[in-house]
Formats: sequence, structure tokens, C-alpha cells
Amino acid sequence: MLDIKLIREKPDFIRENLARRRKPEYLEMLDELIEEDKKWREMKLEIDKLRQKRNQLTGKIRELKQQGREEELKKIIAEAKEIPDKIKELEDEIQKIEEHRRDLLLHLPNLLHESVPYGEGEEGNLVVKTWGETRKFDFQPKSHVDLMEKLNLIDTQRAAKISGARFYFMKNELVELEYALIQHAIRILKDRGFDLIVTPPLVKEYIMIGGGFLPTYREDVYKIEDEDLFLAGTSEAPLVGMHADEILYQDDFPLRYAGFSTCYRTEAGAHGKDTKGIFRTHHFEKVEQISITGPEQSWDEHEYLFETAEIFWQSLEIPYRKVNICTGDIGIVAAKKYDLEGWYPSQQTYRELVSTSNCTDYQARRLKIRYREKDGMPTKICHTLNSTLIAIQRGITCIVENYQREDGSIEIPKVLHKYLDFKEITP
RNA sequence: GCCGAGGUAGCAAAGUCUGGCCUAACGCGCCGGCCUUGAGAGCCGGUUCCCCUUUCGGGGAGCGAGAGUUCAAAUCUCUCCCUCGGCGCCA
Repeated sequence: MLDIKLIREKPDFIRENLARRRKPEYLEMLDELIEEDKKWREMKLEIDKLRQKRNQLTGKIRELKQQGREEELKKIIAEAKEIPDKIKELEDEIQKIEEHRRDLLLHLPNLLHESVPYGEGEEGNLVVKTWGETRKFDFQPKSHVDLMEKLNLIDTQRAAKISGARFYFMKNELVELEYALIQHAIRILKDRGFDLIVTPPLVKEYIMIGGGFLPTYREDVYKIEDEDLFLAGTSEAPLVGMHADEILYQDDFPLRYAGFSTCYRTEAGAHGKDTKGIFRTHHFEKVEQISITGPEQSWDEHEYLFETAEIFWQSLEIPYRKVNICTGDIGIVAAKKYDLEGWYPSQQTYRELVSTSNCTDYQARRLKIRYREKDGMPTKICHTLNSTLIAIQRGITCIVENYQREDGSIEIPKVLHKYLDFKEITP
């Protein structure tokens, strides 16, 4: 959510930033918002004046009552009786305006950092770094789907029978590989100063709104029927929501959390895309990084989170590239976003493994996560950041492809050997 | 799920029965100022949010959330949420 005060003071600054997203509807929303806010303030003043008068009369009534001046008392009470209805009427009206204003604010995206490349769609994203050498195969590399099916590591057919498309059974060595990856991920994050946290997978609506998942991405999340609960698509939701309505201390910054949870996504907008295997599914386990900090440190922290992801993927020796996501592809919450894309030999291309976002104060303002330098000093809005470390199922697809052998067996990355009693997966 | 006790500002804590100088006391912590060579003590002001005002300042809201009664609600009524204790059930 944008700062309404900044919108009042520097509407042109906001307008220019929103324009970079190449969506004219945002500019229309901004104009509407400014108009509504003006109305709101005028009405607020009117209501406050009425309340002031009511409070003054209430004071007089108290005095007159103590003095026992019945005549005057009756007159003033009669006068006072008229005010509540007027207030009520105006309150009903201002509430509508307020809701509309809030709705516009909830839909307007975050301000973009100046270093975000101007562009549209994936084509506009900017590769800023490439790491590792893509392996040269002297045979035709198989896809992760083929590899896993042949090795009896997944069963998507029967999963479809019980749950539908985009569900899966994970089997045998793959199960152990998952736990090895989780352990490895957690160990790295612990060493990098993160508190380890397993989160509730269900969260309330206001937390989903606060995180920016609602209302804009409503179709991407599962809702529990008859309950005020949604299945979180990422532990970012509960972890950022954890400090909602709190006032933190600057001395504690940065707060760093390593979240582990199952993530649930409808994948509503992805019909026909990546339908096979466990690359894109309705549920997956994810180890996530979250930071809460102040505006002075959040850009350094953004690099720190990405660096942490790099350390992890380098330890697995997966070739990847770092991509700066462009203005047209970044989504409403992040002010800047890097993706880490891993190499898929069967597709001869890089695919997203990690997304690292600085959400600046966008989520924190919605969730009222504030901080002080010290007790007694004024409160400020925090900055929140998030980054994947590894989404297990997606990550496994990349590992499997890069570590395949000609006979269809799979080597286990060296760094995981200490967690497993096998070094390869064979038929 | 049942019974009981609670939820008041950064922390702590009174007020609730009996509605009205509650402008939410007293305290701790912290910030600013005065004083001091410096620190401490002491004194003064401040320490949630919103609106008006260039400034000075003025006003409004807020006592877990929401609704209601009333000229007036932290205080009375209703619904809901959460915490703690006891009982029950349970992986």
C-alpha cells in the first residue's frame, strides 16, 4: 500500500513511477484515489466539527446537571439530541468513501526502484550475471519428467485419480532427497543468521490482504469454505503477518526468518503450462527467507538474501543466471525483484528457481509493522523482504536434469551425501 | 467442546460494580529541554492514529473486534476473536 500522504504531497512523482508499469489503468486509479481522498478529508472535517459540538454540549449538560438547573438542561439536551443522527448520516457516507479509497489503495502497486529495467513481459527482464558452466552432454539429456517416471520416483497418474491434475505422489529416493535438501537449506540459513520457523499453513484474510496476495491475486489462492482462512501459497504470508500490528525495535534489525512450509497454489493462470511432472504443482514444500528491517538497510538486505540463495545453489553446482525483473513483469508488491534461474539441459534454457523481492514498506504499511529507533521516538514503517531458498519440487527437477547419466540414473550432489545413505539413484 | 478468569498506551498498572472534570491516574523505560565542567539527581514538556494549520496551535478518534442503548460508554447490553486456568476429547 502506498503512503496516502505521499500521494497528496507528490502526486506527479507517484504518477511517473506508476507509468513505468505500462498499465494506464493504474493512472486512472490514482486520479480517482486523489479525488476520493479529497472528498474524504472534507467530510472528515465536517464530522469532526459536529463531534466537537456534541462534546461541548455534553460538557455543559454535566455542569447544568450538577447545578440542578433543570430548565436549561432540558433545552440543551433537546439540542444535543439532534446531533447524533446527523453524525450517523455523515458517517455512513464517509464510510463508503473510505472503503472505496481503501480498495483503490489496495489495488495500486508498489513504487518501483529506479534500477528496475523498463520493459514488458519476460523479454524485458535483464540478465545481470551468469554462474557456472552448463554441462556438455555426449548424449541427448532427458527431461526431469522422463527421468523421474523411469526411476519410479513420482506417480502423477494415480495422483490425478485421487486429487486431479498438478498433484503428485513423490516416492522412494526422492522422498529422502527432499529431506536432505531441507536439512541442507536449513543449515545454510541457520549459519547465515536466520531463525528457523515452521509456519501455520492457513492464514486469515487480513493477513493475506496485508501481504498483498489479496485482493489482486485472489484467483491464485485456495479458500477454506465457511472459514476466514486461506491456504498460504508461501510461508511469506504467515511470516510477514507474524509481526502485524507490532512496533519493533531498530536494534533488532534485521529480523531474519527461515520459513519452512507446504505451499498451496491454484495455478489458475497457468493452463497448459508445465503440466507434466512436479515442476509446477498445486502443492510443494518450500524453504523461504524473510527479512524485516528499516529503509536504510533494506537494499543491502535484498542483496544479502539473493547472495544466500546463490550460496545454496552454488553448493549444489547448478548453473544459473541472475535476472533483474522488468517493470512490466514484476507484480504489484515488490519494488525490485531478482530471479535466480537454473539451467535445464533438456530445454536448453534457464527456468525460475528463486525469486528475491524487496517489498519496501508496501506490505508493512498494510500490516502495520512499525519500528522505533528507541522507546519514546516516533514510529516508522518497516521494510519487508522475501526470497526463495528452494522450492523443493521445482528444485529437484533442476537437480535431476543436471545430474543425469546416459543410462537414466541420477547422481546425488556431493554436498548432500552426508544426509543420505546412497550417492546415486538407479533403476 | 464445557466451566471459570482475563484482554486498558513501548512495558507495567488503576479505573469497569455505581456511565459524566477520564483531557485514561500513578509508575518504569525512552526522547527533547532547563540546570551542570561532565554525568547523575531534580524540574518542565513529550512518548498510538487521523484531520485542519506555512508556523504557533486547534480538533477528532482510540481501552481485544464489531454492533447497540444514551445528550454522553473503558464503564451498560449483544455477537465474535484471542489468552490463561480447570475438565473432557485426541495425533
